[in-house]
Amino acid sequence: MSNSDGTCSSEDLAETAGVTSAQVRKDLSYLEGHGTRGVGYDREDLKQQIRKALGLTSVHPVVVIGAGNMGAALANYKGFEKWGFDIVAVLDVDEERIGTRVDGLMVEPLRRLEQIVIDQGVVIGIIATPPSVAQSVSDRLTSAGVKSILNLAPTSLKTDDDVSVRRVDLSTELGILAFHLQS
Amino acid sequence: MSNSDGTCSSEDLAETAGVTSAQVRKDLSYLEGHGTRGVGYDREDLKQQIRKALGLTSVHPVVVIGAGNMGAALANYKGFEKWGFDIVAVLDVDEERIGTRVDGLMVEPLRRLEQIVIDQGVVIGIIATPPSVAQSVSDRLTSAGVKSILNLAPTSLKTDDDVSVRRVDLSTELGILAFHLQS
DNA sequence: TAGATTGTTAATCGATTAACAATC
DNA sequence: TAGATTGTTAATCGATTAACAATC
Repeated sequence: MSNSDGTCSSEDLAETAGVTSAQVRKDLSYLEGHGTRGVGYDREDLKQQIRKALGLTSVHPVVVIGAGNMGAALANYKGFEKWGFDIVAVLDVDEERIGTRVDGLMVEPLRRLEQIVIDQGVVIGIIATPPSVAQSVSDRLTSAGVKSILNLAPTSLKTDDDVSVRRVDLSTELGILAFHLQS
Repeated sequence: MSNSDGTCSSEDLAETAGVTSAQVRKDLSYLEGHGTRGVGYDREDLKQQIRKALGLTSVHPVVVIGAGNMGAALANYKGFEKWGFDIVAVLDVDEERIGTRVDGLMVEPLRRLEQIVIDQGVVIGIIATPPSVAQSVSDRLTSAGVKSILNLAPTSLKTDDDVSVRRVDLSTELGILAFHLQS
């Protein structure tokens, strides 16, 4: 998997990621730092280079809209911090949920969205609401200046061209698996 | 979006999905049924054709491993049924969770995995566990005959070549958004 | 018929891979 | 030096798009 001297080869990395070594070398060649021919890549150095290339050297405040199971799963997920994403608020419209805590954060009313985005300098919004309100939440996020949205609601969003939207649709993923089942 | 006579054009569909109309026509040309030149696609017919092509005309039993927030979010998600996925069981190792209910399903002990897969004819497994146990769960699923896995744990799985794995990694999604933030 | 829209081709574009000179 | 492994090229592969004849 990797050598005891803290280096690893493109072949090691390829094995771990399940891609080809040529792919790994090509991708890593875009980084500023480089590997060493005959030796490989220094793991710590590589980690830093990748962070830098992805813009993960500073902390990005994130807001989660929707405090249902999915919103709670997100708030509880520890993997984000490691990459410099800081969930600063979880919002919901449901009076039952407002005021409860998810992972130490108090659920706040959706009406505070704009204020929180501005006050906390939020740059990424995660939509974990029912599909019916996803578009309006998206509109409010972008109006408040958020330019990156992760959409977990099973609906496609209309946004300005300068807004980046990533959609994760679990039904689609299952659909693809179902397709594979046949062949 | 669509015409009152129940038809819609590739242009309509492209608009909704956020892709080009050429793409839509190309993709739909693989279906058995066809659109009608000068008219468009019959929406109901199209729906059926797509279901058929994806193998969604029968019900696929699905098992969810992990009854944390993510597992609960999945079990509660109503979007699956519509596409013919039936979550038949939610499994966990945590004694605290076993016996509790998520969306009407009793959480069962992980040790029953193989039995449930066989008894219920499970064809898809969804892994919503901590990453540390994802590989072992994957191994047990495949040993029991499951050939399709949706992996929500932030780790990459090693499986035989005849197993289809889809991975959904929210950290990666955020990473991509962070990259867009820079440019 | 005239207008609309498909199905499909050929061209384009981009991503992946194999291969190997460079070099540690 | 000999062996290992990168960085990069050129070839390959596949996916997307523009364009238009077919045809409703």
